[in-house]
Amino acid sequence: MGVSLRDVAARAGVSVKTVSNVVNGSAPVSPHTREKVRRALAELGYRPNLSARSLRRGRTGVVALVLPGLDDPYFAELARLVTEAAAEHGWTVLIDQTGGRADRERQVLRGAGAQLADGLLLCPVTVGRRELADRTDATPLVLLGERVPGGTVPQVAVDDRRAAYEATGHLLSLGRTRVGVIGARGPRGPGAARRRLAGHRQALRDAGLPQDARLVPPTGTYRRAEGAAVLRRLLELDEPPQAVVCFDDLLALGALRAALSAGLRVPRDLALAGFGDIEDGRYSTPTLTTVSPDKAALARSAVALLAARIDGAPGGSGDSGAPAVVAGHRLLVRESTVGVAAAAGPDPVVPPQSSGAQSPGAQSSGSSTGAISS
Amino acid sequence: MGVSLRDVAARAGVSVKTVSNVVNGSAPVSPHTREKVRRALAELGYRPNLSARSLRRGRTGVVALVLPGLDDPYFAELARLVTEAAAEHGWTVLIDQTGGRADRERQVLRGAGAQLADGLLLCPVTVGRRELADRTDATPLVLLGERVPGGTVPQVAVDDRRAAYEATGHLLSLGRTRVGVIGARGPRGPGAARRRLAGHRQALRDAGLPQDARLVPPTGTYRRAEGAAVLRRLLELDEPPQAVVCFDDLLALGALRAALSAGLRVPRDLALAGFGDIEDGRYSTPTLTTVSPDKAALARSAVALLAARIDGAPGGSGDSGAPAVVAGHRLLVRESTVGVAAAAGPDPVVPPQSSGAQSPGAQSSGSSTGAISS
DNA sequence: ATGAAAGCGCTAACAA
DNA sequence: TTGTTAGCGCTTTCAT
Repeated sequence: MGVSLRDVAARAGVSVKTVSNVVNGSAPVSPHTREKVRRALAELGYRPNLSARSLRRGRTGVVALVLPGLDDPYFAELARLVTEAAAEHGWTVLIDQTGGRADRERQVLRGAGAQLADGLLLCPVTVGRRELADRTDATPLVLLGERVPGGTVPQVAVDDRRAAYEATGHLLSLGRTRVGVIGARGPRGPGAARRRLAGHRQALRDAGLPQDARLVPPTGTYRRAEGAAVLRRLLELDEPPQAVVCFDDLLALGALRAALSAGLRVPRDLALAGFGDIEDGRYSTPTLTTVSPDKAALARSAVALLAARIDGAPGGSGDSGAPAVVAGHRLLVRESTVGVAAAAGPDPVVPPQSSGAQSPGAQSSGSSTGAISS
Repeated sequence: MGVSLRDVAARAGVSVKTVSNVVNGSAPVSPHTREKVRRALAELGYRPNLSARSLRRGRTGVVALVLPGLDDPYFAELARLVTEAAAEHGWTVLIDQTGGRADRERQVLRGAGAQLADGLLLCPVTVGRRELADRTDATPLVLLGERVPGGTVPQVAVDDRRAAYEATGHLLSLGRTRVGVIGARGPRGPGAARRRLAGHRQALRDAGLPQDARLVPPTGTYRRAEGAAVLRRLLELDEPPQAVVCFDDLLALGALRAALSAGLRVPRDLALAGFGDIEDGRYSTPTLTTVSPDKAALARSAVALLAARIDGAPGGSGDSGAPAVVAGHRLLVRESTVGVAAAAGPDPVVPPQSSGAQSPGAQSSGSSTGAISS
């Protein structure tokens, strides 16, 4: 094996404990001794054995981030932000890709496999209230991007209902009365799609418009191909929609491609809005109007909640159940709904932040730091 | 803590060793005893403590994949494929994002931080021959996507030079004589960009065309914004290029957006080709002509090489140095170079595989399983 | 086929 | 301030 504390201790002529103290700063060491130890450490190229340390401390310093897949840029970005936030707590993040499969998600909840993580951050696609209640594994868990009522599990998410309400409201404000939906009943949390749909319907009701089930076709996975396929189906209706709100940017980008291929002009013939604010949508032609969740806040809050749980602290608001953080979001109005003139500043390729601020139609809601409620 | 082998042994009325044998199948156990142990295991909900196991075995079962960032869809996809390939070896993959920073990459080579991984898969952006030679850490290492001559480190990559030769050759075959390059001197391995540039130049030479340094502006990071910025610079030339080959799909997609924003028609006024075959390029408008590396082969080969290294096997071809695998690639000809008619089949949104096969101009080279040479 | 005991490298408790 | 010792949970000799 490698160099152990004993080897270093022997070399420096001190005890193992002293070397450990130097390495961890766990107890004061005299300058002279410390220098000796430092030298021995360097000469032998000592590196702590994580397994031994973890075994002793009862903690691995690793947290697992469980998500559908990194192929979705939304989750890739989230993964980066979570990793950064976790690093500030001294944690390493292990990414576990479920592919959106229910059995894999349940496996994770059961704590299947071995015990490598001190805590779990789960972006659920299939599991809901029941599975969470049945959970026996004691590993601290935080839900990311999903809300499960009952206050049993700490969770962080945006206000999906309100966000969808704003997105549909924006499309209605453009004078489009037939607004389709792509992504209903899809993944990204059993509840998220449902809440977005509720927000969409509320917007129609508030505008005094009728609901048309044909405009809300069921959608499977949140991938570009699916968005394209569902849009083509919508275009075959007797009265096709004048606008479509997609519950995910990938769906929207797939739909955009299908619309353009069908010879439609976007937004003139069809306005399109998405969810997620992935970078692709800032460079597509036309650029994509989208709901931009405060991903940094999502990541930070999720890690903070998990930290509280792991450290055994109450976790936020007393002991009245698990805390639920609502991260902020903004509607970024871009070319796919208002055309090129309104969305672009001097530079046609607009950075993410300035786009929403410059656009007259931009609405924002929620706070970027996240509001806590339990 | 949790349930240990001792607890299970006590419950089942057997020794610790016997339980261990049942869990690992490391020695034959009588059917009767096994059943008893099985029951105790289930009743107590035993889960092996990875730290203890690792400490004892001297292996963690974790390999680290070090890459610039998951924000790049190319690396996100590679990460997924590597994770899948590693799972077949019973390994868990830890993803380490360097942000393309040199210090972070060097840190990884030094084995800084603690020793959590049995092996390292590195997609280098900055480190080259020297840093690899100076390396003292004994953790097995495999380079992914980069070639470093000298045969000291096992490596897997595509034939970048040839791929670039084909890409430029394709543009030349369309009658474009002024071909720009975006991505020269950029990251993604100090050598990869250089080799691609060499291939590009070779294609020009073989066509009897002059080199023009102004058509090869220096490029920093491989991001969309950079591609857009560099393309705008190219358009300001007295004689702007009629075609541009980008050494990364993100650069190409940024360039595409900038070209369209500038009022150019693509490919009529400007033909564009990329590298990497990320999904975005299959749904952009126009779809993106690109070099498609056999990513699955890259991932599989890299993991296999690492496995060989970790298991102490020679690693491939005798003991004449470290093996170097060349993964295959194909040039996928799409709308951004040949227009809409030639690239599309009956369905305007073409799946990744059929696109290249259907297109008359598609060329392929290399094998998908990868050729080994040392 | 099963059991007893040693020890992987580290840290926490106690002693000096 | 520094040293000694025990033990985290597991696998692995060596016995039986």
